[in-house]
Amino acid sequence: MAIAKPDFIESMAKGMAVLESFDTERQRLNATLAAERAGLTRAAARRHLLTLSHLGYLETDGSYFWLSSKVLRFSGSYLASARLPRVLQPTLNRLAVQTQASFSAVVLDADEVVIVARSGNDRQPSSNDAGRVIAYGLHMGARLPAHATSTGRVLLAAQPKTVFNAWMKGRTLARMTPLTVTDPKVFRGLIAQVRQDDFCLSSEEHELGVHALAVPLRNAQGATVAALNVVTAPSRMSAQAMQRELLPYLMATAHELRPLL
Amino acid sequence: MAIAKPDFIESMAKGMAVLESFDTERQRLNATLAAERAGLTRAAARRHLLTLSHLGYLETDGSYFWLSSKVLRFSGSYLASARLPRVLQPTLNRLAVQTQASFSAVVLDADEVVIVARSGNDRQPSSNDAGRVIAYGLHMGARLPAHATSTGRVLLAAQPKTVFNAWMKGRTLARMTPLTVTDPKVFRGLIAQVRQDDFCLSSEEHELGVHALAVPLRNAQGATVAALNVVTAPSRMSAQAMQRELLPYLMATAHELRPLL
DNA sequence: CATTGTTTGTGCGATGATTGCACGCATTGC
DNA sequence: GCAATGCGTGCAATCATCGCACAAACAATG
Repeated sequence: MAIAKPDFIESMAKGMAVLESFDTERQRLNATLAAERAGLTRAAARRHLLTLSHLGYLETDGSYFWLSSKVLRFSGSYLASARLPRVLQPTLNRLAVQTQASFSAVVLDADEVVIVARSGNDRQPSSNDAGRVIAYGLHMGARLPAHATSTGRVLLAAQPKTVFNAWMKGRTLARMTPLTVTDPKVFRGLIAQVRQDDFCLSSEEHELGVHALAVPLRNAQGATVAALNVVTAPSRMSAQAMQRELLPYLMATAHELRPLL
Repeated sequence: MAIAKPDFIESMAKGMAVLESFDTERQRLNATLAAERAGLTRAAARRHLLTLSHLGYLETDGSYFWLSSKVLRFSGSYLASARLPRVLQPTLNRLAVQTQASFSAVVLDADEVVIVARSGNDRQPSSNDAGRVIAYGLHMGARLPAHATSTGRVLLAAQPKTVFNAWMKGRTLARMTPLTVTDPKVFRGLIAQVRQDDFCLSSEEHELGVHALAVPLRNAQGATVAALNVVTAPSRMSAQAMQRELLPYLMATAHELRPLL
C-alpha cells in the first residue's frame, strides 16, 4: 500500500458516501442497503448513519434512515455564496413571468448537469386537464445526465475538444427514452452541430413529453460558465415553434447576462 | 470520560462542522478560519477541508476554500424525496402567478426556520426604479431566526406550551431591525395572539422593507407540519391591505393542502 | 409449536488512521 | 534587515475506528 496520507480523512469520505447513497431513487435506507450502496461494511455504514442522524442530517425510525431538512443548510449557504445562482435567479424569474415557461440554469459536474437556478410554471396552464405537471424532478440541485439534456450538450460542446474526447472515451450513453441518441458517432455529430449553431434543441431524449432548448452562458472573457434552457410540452408547442419563439429570449438573456458572469 | 462510543464517528462530525462553517456570512475560509469556526485545531480543519475538496464538495485556490455546486446534490435528493416540498412547490408556483407576490413554505429546525419550498417574483414590478429586489436571501434552504419571522412565530405557537416554554427558557431574542420584538414578555403575548388568530403578521421585524404574513399548514390529523407565508414591500401594500387581500389566499391554500399533508 | 434459516444489533481486541505538537519556511511590517 | 506573524506539514503516540463474530430477533417452514 502507498504511504500514509494524513491529508485525507477516510471516515469523512465514508460518511459522505453514506449521505450520497440517498438519492432520488432510493430515499429510505437501512444499514444493509446503505452499506452496499456506499461500498462499506454493514457495521461501518450503520455507525456513519447513526452519527449523521445524531448530527441531524438524517432522520430515523430505528432501522430506516432518510434525509432531513437540515441538509438544505448546505444548499442554502451555496446559493447565498455562489455568484452564479445569485445573479441568475432574478433573471430566470422574470423569464418565467414573461413567457409562461420553465427555465433552468445548470453547470456541468462530471457526467451530469446540476440545476443551480430555476424558475417555472411547473404546471402547464391547460384547458382540458387540471394542469399537467411537466418535467418531473427539475428542482434546484437536481442532477440529470449530460448526454441526454440540451444543457448538457451545450456544456459538452463548450469543452476543449481534447477534454470532450476524453469524456467520450469508452463511455456508453444511457438510453433514457426511446428517442435518446445513444450511438457515439451520432452523438459526436450532434455536439459538432451545437458548436456550429451555438444552441441545442433536444426533443424528448431525456423525458417523454418534454422539449428542451438550451444556449450557453458566457462571461465577458468568452468562457462558458453555465447553460440556460427552457422546457415545454410538445402538445403545447412544436420543437420548431419553440425554437422560433423562445430561442430569441434565451439568446437575448445570455447576451444581457454576459457582463455579469 | 464516558465509555467509548463506537456508534459516533468523531471525524465525521468534525467534517460536517467544517462544512457548516461555510454560511451566508462567511463564504470563503482558510484552514485557520475554519478551525476557529468549527472548534478544531488548525491541522484537523485543514485535513478535513482538503478531504472535502478532494471529494468535490469544496473548491479551493490552495489556501482558501468555498462550497462547490456539488453540495446541491443533497438538497436535490431531499427535495425529491421529501413529501413536503414535492407537494407544496406547485401550489406555491400557482400562488405566485395569481398574486404577483413571493411565497415560502418553511419548517422549524431548532431556533431557525428552513425554507423548503419557494416561489416568487423577487423583484417588485415598480414604476420608478428598475424593479427593486425585496427580501434578500430568501432562497431554498435559507435559514432565518424563528423569533423574528412570521412563519417562525406560527410554528412556535403550534408547539405544545411546555415545549414552547422550554424553547423560551433563557433565550435572548436577537434584534434584527429596530422593529424586532426582543422583550420576552411582549413576545409571549404575540405568540398567544397567534394561537388565537391562527395567523401571524410581522412587519419589518426581520428585514426592513419587508412585511410578512404567515399561516400554519396542518395535515388531516390537525398537526402543524409547516408554515406558509407571503412577503411584500410596505411601499406596495400596507400591512392591513396585505391581511385583507392576501390572507384569504393563504387560508384557502392551507385548507386545500390539508388532505395532502 | 418446534426448528431452521435469515437478518440485524453490537461487544471486543487489533490496527492503523488521526491527532496536535513543533519545526521550518514564507510573508509582512517596522 | 530583523522581528513577528501566519502557514504547511513530518512525525510518533494514541485512541478512535474497523470488521469479525456472536447473540438476539424475526421469519419461514415442517
